Amino acid sequence: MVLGLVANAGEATPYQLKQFAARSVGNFWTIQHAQLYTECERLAKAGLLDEEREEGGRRRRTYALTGAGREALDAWRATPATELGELRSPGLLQLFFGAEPGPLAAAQVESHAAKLAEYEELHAQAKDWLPDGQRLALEAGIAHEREWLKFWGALA
Amino acid sequence: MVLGLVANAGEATPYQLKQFAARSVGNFWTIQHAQLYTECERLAKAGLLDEEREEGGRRRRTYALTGAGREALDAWRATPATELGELRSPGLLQLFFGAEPGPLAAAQVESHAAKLAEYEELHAQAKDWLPDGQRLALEAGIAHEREWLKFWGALA
DNA sequence: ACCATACCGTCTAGTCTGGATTGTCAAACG
DNA sequence: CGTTTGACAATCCAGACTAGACGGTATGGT
Repeated sequence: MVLGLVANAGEATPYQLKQFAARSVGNFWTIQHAQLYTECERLAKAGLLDEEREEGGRRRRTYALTGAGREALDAWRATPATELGELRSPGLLQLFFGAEPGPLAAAQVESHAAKLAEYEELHAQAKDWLPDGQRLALEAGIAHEREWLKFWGALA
Repeated sequence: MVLGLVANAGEATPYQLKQFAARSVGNFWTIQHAQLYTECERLAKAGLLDEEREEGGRRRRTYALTGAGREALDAWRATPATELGELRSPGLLQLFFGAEPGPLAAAQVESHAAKLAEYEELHAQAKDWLPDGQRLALEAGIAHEREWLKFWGALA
């Protein structure tokens, strides 16, 4: 994930990666922001990222892919994942354990509707210039929010 | 989640909880098996579970809800979750970062089809005697596997 | 000059993860 | 009958991760 983020940015500080990730890939693959700092360090130590550090002030570290980093990323991309995603849904958990469906569904509908609106707005703005993969991932997100909305809507 | 599991079982050892969880609620809320042992202990210490330990042999610990445990569970059930689920999907991650859609989609279709078949078989067998919440959660799982299949299918 | 606010990185305690390890038991086998 | 085997069950450990607090740094406005 981190290699992908850096590749996508060209070069970036962990903080910038965090900002970008939070709005995009974070919707289906999250890590803690603190993790980005240690992970970049680790990848730099492993020779996959190149690290440049400011001397004064905030002493930001800026990272870019090395040749080895690009190779590792390409290798990863070329090995299609067979694993299914993991879902972690508090709402479904409550439903499973016998919560009253009505109020739960109402709460979930609201949340999912908000998320869907967010995705749709982003899609409307960005669909023409987003790289294919990113656009497709966003469209997957939209389709799934719609599906959740349908599911919870039927229960409300 | 653990309170729910214990309530559902009436009384059970962590090992039994693990077995049940792996086949059911584990599909949308997972924890490590080792975690069940520590969590049950913690809940017992907090007065929410009652612990009974075998003297000889495997020294199994059997847990059951206490009054306070049932109250805590009821309170949790009565507070509808507004949080959205979190998804963690390696396939989408690769797609996002520019992997070739074709082969990736093919791999994902296969995995999702298998999962869907598993869910559908379970549904066919159990739909008549499963508690409502559990059946609904299973139906949500089925709907979502179908949706994923549609998504990746269109890309393959 | 000063303040408010946003930016950015680091730290810590506690929790969780993955997997190995140790031990228990019942049934099958010679 | 003693032994072996494989499933059952609990525990342990090092390392990774989490949540969020904290402490500095920059910037624009007064």
